[in-house]
Amino acid sequence: MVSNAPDPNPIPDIPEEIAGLRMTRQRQEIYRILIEQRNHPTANEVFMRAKDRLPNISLATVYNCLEALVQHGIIRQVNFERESSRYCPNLREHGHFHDASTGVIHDVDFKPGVNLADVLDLPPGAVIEDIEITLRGKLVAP
Amino acid sequence: MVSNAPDPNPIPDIPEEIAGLRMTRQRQEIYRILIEQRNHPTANEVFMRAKDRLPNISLATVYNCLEALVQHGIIRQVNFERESSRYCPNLREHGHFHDASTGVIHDVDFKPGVNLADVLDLPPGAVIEDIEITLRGKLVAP
DNA sequence: AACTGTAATTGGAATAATTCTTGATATCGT
DNA sequence: ACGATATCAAGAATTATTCCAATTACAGTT
Ligand SMILES: [Mn+2]
Ligand SMILES: [Mn+2]
Ligand SMILES: [Zn+2]
Ligand SMILES: [Zn+2]
Repeated sequence: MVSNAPDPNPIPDIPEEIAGLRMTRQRQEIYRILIEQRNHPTANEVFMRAKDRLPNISLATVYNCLEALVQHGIIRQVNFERESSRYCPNLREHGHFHDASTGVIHDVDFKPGVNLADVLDLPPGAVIEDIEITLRGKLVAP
Repeated sequence: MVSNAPDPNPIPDIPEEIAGLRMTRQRQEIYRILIEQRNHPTANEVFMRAKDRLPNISLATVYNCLEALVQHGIIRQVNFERESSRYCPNLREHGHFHDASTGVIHDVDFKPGVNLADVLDLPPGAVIEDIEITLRGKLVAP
């Protein structure tokens, strides 16, 4: 039986071009993988999934495409410690909570109206261009 | 002429043992380098400075010592994007502001009384064990 | 002080993620 | 269709870090 409830997280059509970047078959496929399964995969995980539809794609191309998408602000690159980079299509300003017991990575939004400068003792004259907030811990029964 | 003002950032004597870790000559020297020049050096930068006093030290030993110090909570390891790890003797809970024009890394304290859960929309039941806050930007004339 | 078991250090090899290089393909504008 | 340009693929190169095996240092103990 197939649910007929509206998809709460619909996948948008992928246009020919995003933010001035030509959306080739490979870039489309990689972007689609990221928005279909938002679990912050590594380049190698994306590579394995991409081969289902593009059997000849190379890992170098996956890296090239991910980098192009990151450079054009279409996806974000996320780093945890020294592990492989992971990739995230959520363009809202957000951080990440890494559940150490399950390995699952959760997106963490800022509460509305918070300003980092209210919370952090920034050096005078600091103009922030990029924020990276990473939390590690576990989820306990609520 | 030598100032006789009290050193605002005195270097403590390094004991034989810290937090259960035997402080060997190499570990002492590496720890001393970190507290003497708090500019978040990489392992290789620590290596180069350590050779002044320990000409036979190896890079593997620098990595070993840094890891031992990190594991025992004596220093912290700091990562920026995919760059080499850097090391920090500041044990206060703090983040980092990376000035992209100069490359200088500034420690950033939390303002007093701030609770991350007030600012972030954490998943229910999240217990935070570690926080990493990294900001990139530039310093403008104030 | 010599002895012994354990931990630490060293130098070099190995690893792994990522980047680079180069030649083949695909796409775009004319 | 043609030439210019962008992208892709395969494999080599790079680089930070870790691993390994052999030596050395250390902390007790005799
Ligand atoms: Mn994954
Ligand atoms: Mn430095
Ligand atoms: Zn995310
Ligand atoms: Zn620091």
